[in-house]
Amino acid sequence: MVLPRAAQTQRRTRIQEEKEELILEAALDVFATHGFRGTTIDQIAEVAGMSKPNLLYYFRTKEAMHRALIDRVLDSWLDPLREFDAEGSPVSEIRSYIRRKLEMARDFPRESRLFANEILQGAPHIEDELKGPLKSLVDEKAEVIRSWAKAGKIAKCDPYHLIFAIWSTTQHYADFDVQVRGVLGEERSGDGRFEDAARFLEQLFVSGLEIRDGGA
Amino acid sequence: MVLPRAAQTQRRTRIQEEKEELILEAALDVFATHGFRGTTIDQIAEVAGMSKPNLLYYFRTKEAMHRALIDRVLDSWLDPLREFDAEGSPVSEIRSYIRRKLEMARDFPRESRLFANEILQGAPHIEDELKGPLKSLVDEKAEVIRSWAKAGKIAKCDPYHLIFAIWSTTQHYADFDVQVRGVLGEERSGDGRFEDAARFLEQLFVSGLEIRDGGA
DNA sequence: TGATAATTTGACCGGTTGGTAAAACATTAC
DNA sequence: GTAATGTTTTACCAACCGGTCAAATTATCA
Repeated sequence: MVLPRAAQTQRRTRIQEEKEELILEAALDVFATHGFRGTTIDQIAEVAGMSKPNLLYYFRTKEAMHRALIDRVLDSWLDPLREFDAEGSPVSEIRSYIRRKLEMARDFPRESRLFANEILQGAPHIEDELKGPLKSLVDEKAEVIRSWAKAGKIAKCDPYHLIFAIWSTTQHYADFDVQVRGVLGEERSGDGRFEDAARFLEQLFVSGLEIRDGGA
Repeated sequence: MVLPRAAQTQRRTRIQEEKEELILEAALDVFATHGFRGTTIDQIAEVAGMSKPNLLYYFRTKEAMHRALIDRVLDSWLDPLREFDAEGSPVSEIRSYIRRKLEMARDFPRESRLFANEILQGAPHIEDELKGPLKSLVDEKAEVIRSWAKAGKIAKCDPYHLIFAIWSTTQHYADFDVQVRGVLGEERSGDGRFEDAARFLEQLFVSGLEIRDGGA
């Protein structure tokens, strides 16, 4: 892994800090909507308002930009799941997990789409992360959910598929935004749709996991 | 819109039928995993086992192949929703809708990913379809769901977000397949995961929509 | 201020891309 | 069989792609 020239300077400068930030911001824009292969360096350069060789002075390759983004985003993307607390009450934990994930879909849709693109295209750059850190975290939280079910606090259910369901329903509002807005129509496409979604999903998951008489 | 040379022949031949099918099959493969811009004609040609100019004899441009695929798939993709029957019992209608959507995710994952890619990238080729036919169909079915709620057959809920939830949870198993398998691990990544998902989702939606005493 | 280090640019390169033209080849109808 | 029709290939093109290089420019600091 050869370093870009900017990283070979004697000290890290203010300009490096700023430009790298600027580039990653632009790259996020483009990668999120076109995927890795559909993105060109020229496009990123244009969005960032700088020339291509200048961009390559800070990141040696397109891969390097993509990796920097993935690394930065992957971590923060899993934060809501990490906060999932075994000691809390199941209903409020699940409720606030949904809420946090929905907030991320609303506030960081590009980050969500960056991942969605990557996964859709077979996760060629993050397979290890999926099978390593991500799997471990999910395994851990699945165990928490299972213990809740065993203790009779929520209905018995497959904890993995519960997590998948929360992921997919919430991220849907970032990844499939165009479709959601198209179907809801102009009038209902304001920010209110996130409130409506939150209300619906909380109802669905909370009462969907409640224990009932005939409950299997 | 200029026609490809194959369409300019006097009659439609057997070879045309076969080759166009072959090409669309290959194109589905590639578009589904790389998106429109990430796909090259050469790639499609290689998968189809024919030369690029030969391919362009049947479809004049990359756009033409993509559009042919979208048109073909969009229709069949909405079939499960069309079958949604106002006269049926809500629980069994929702249950079988989930089941059908999951079967499609299992049996036609490429078709699902083709759409996912398209939507993710801003639906540049199907915006009209989203706001037209798709919206109309959803509006119609949302009205059905609303009437069920009004009649006290299911809990009150936002019918649009209910439909989004069913879409996202089921399509997740096609679109995010790599992630699902990564998280579940080798052992649990057999076809059984679709059975598990079906069981979980039916439980979630059915009891999530049941009317209860404290019901909202 | 001037020297040094850091940044930016323009010109360029080999490979790939979407697509074309025309000739060679295969199939079909008579 | 042969002529017309339909199909495939070879050779090609201009634009674009990821990336390099060296020179020009700008910022930093003694």
